[in-house]
Amino acid sequence: MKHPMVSEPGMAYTQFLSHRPSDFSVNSILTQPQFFPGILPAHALPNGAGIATLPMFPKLTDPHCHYAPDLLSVHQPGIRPVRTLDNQSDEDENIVVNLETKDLWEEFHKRGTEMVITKSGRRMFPSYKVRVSGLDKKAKYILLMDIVAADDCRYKFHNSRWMVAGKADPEMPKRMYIHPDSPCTGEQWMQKVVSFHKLKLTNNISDKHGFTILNSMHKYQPRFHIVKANDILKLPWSQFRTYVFKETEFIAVTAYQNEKVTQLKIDHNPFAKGFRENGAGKREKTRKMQQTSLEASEHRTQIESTMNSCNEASKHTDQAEVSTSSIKQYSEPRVGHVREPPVVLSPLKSVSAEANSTTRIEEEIDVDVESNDRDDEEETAANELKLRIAALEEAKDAMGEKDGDENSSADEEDNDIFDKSLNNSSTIERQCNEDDYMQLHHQQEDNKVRKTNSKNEQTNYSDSEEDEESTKYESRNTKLVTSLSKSSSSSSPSPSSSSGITVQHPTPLAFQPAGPISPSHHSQLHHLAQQPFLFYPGQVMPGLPNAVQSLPAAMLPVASATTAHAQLLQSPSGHTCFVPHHFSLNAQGIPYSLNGQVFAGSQGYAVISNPALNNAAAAAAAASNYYRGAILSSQQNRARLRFSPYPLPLTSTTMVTTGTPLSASGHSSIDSLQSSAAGLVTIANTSAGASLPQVSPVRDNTPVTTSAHNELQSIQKLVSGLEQQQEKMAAGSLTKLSDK
DNA sequence: TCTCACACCTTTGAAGTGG
DNA sequence: CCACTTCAAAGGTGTGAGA
Repeated sequence: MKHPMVSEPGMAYTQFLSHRPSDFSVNSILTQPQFFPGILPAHALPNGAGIATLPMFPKLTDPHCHYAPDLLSVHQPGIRPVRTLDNQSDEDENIVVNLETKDLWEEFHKRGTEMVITKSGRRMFPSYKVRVSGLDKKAKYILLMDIVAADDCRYKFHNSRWMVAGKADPEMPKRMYIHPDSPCTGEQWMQKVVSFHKLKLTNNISDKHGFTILNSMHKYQPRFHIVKANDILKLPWSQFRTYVFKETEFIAVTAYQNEKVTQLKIDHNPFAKGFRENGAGKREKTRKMQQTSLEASEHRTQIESTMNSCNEASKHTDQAEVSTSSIKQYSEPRVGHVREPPVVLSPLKSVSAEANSTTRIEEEIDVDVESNDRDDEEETAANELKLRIAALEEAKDAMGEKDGDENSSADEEDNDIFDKSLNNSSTIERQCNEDDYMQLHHQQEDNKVRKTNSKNEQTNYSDSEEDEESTKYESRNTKLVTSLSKSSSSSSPSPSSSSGITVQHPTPLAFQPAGPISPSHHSQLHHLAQQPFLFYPGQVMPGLPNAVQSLPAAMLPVASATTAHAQLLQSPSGHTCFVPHHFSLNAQGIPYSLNGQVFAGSQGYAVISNPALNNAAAAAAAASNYYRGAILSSQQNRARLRFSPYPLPLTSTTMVTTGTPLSASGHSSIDSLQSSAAGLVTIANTSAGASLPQVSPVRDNTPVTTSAHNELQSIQKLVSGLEQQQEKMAAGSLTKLSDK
């Protein structure tokens, strides 16, 4: 299976090359040692810690740090996948990821999506949902998501727009959210929409729930990863195919800044229904008012043409056609929904109400709506509806226009008709003057948005757990959408546009990995994964049961459902982290971390914390930011195929050892991994500025030059607050270990 | 800019009911 | 037993006051 957009795999890369930084060099990337955090030897860890706190690393803003977006499966220490852009595997090409809630995301993105983060954690809305295809049906995959800084800036909301307000604050600890169903077969993944709606965001750096920690007023980019692995234990040695949807970019806030975003969320998030028009008592009214507006927009076309005719004086046209259309537009929705307020406000009413939002009109609408909510008035309502239809037909006959042109008299006729039907002529009657016309025009735009919203609501809650909600929403909005799609073809979107994302958007976000791996690669990975880990037993913090009991109750069921065992690890910063068994331990009870990130399960339990690796994430994010224009904007996002979601190429060749290259036979060397891990420890010691003895136990060939030392020291000076503290703690822990 | 209590809402699951 | 309904608790929202 090949997605149309990936039929030319080389295109995106070509585009990337055309946008790459002037000093970008493929060769330099390939030859530079790459730092892959995460696999640390146990002896490098503080007591009880899953991973050492490493110092800060150069950010991508560092001119020496370049990120090769299409060469991400670079030099994993000890694993050197043979991979070129010309050697892509068919399997990779087949994988297609579509953002399921694309329309909604785009709607938010237009306004500068804001995501509220709270201390207790907030879900993302819109939620992150993808549909994956092209997976190997029988193979098992782990699906993950993380959120990385989109740039290195802090933002402020000024003059109704987001502006850069300086340099970004130090990044929060990076955590990765593993989809609770992982690992799962490709077939199972492809059967459903993969939803990450349970992922929660927080600004609480001490969060122990495993929520994703973000900085307020910073821009972030969610990322989706697919890892072919049948065991989470193998994640560290597995390739990450990473997908980035630009429209999911957002700014984290503790309080909404942009009213439009707020309103959009209220309009779409079922949990915020209470804020739609003053709460429950008014919801029905709101809905009806919205319908009013929609119908007004339906009629707007007629009025528009009428206005045109006004200026041209009366011309004999085939008014019958127009009027018939008019009748249809007004009658159809109502005939089928007698319970709807029969008065449902003529467009004119809406016009006037919308013009200045006059209290008077709105009050009358309220009266109408509320009064017609009563069941005993249904019949009256229906009758009134018939009267209106008849009146419209009379109006049609009365209009002597043709070719769809209506004159002012026709307009006035309409006014009268609707006023008549509403019995509100004295208050609602309006001349269809130019002002009204302009207001109508504006309202038409609003209604288009509403239509989109309705559509999005249907789409957004169309999957799995939210199907019911979808149904409810759909039932509420079907009338609106249907009436719109049936009428005013000139102003309504194309039929496909109201049929949901998948129909409207074949979603050309087809992805393919940036490159292949060697055919033997996966087996190599598995081979590696089966090797004993590099950690020493006994590193897991004892006394886990008690700690587990102290976890929030909500976490336990999920934890138990997801993992047979759970343990807690003490993070270097003193955080107690809930560690699902299969995340933290191998058969020997050895803890490990995947690339220094914290992994979170269904409820977001933290696994391992490694705040020091924030910059790696930042680097990746920043990098993704700079090449985004080359790749993302091309609508041909390519999967980033690599081992680590946060590869951090360092130009300083002394930073890390790349370990022993993979042997020709494909067997990787444990020593090489150890070597790389040793390199990490070296970095930790070096850049922490502590004169710690090198902890690397395996190889002494890890070169740490003075220049690198100084570089890191200078970088470290930039690190502030908590990170410094964490580093000190880590350094202290490392010192202890070293002393041992 | 952030935190918190609050009202309002949806979701969830247990309990009850009837076939 | 199963399907369905009812109900209460839990949890997800934005708001607005106060820090």
